[in-house]
Amino acid sequence: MPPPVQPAPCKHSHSHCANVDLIEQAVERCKAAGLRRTRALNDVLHILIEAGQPMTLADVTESKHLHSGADRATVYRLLMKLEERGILRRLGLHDRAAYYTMVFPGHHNDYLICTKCGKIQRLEISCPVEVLEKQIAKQSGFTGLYHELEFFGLCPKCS
Amino acid sequence: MPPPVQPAPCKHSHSHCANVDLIEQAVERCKAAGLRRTRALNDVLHILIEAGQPMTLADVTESKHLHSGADRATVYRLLMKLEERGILRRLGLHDRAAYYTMVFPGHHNDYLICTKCGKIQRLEISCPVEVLEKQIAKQSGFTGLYHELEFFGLCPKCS
DNA sequence: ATACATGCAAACATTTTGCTTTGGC
DNA sequence: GCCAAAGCAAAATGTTTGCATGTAT
Repeated sequence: MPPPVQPAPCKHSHSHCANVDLIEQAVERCKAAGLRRTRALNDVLHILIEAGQPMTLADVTESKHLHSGADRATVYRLLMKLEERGILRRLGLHDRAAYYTMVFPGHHNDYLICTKCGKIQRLEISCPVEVLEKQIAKQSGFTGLYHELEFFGLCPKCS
Repeated sequence: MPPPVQPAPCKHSHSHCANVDLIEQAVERCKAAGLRRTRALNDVLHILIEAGQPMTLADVTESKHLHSGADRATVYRLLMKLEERGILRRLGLHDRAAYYTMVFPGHHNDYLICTKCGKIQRLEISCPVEVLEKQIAKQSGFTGLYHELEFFGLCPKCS
């Protein structure tokens, strides 16, 4: 029963969109990673960035901003490639479907999620886990460490 | 490719198992919640508690400790009921399958997960998020708040 | 005796792949 | 022109449900 993610304010993939800078940065990283500049890739980046929220494969595929009309399999493969290249990250947010969200160096997001209606809210907090993370990296020998922190509960409406 | 979760040391659902106290406590809570004391329920509790780790539906169903030989659907329904009653919790650990883990009042676990081989390791840390949680509960109006904290990266073998 | 629990089989939802065609470089 | 990307359709995986039967209380 999770509600559809809010559509992004962006309408035409042009400079009057919000987050132009972020989009440019992402496109740049894709190019550097050897991806071809296709319409579908462009759309997916736009959609995820403008949404500013984790989205499922279905969310992206059905977004009205997917002007290329790219196929589910195409979007899926794009998401995979972007994940492999560290441009986005897959999150396990309890829904049956996987969620994807953009990764920008130096940025980190935590979420507050209603276990009943599935609403996902980004938290504006300074996460106290960073320190811990370095410590764990050292002790465990894991590399490329990052973390996910989610709070679950019933939102006011569902309470 | 996540490896099968390690089987528990418990062999016969009796007092020489480790964690007898925890099992008793869980059984008690189930009874209080109005669940019938069936063989399948008993097995599921044992398996999850002795494993001391999150397990998938398949892990539980295929466990050699599922002496009752209960069906996938049965185990599934048990897990649902236990979740609804707060006796266990479903975790989103990035695998396609959902993970389930026992909940004991006053206990909290964080995990370290290899994004390549899927190995799940419980962390023995004092989680710095508790304070934050109370703060968020107050600000957001959410009730029944709890959190999940996971660290992801490549384990030494996969690095 | 009654209501809840189980088993089996089938329906679903979502992800993932194979193969041919298209299009970026 | 060559190889990556896209499109279409089907397979794979994991979850969930319907219904007849068994069993705890």
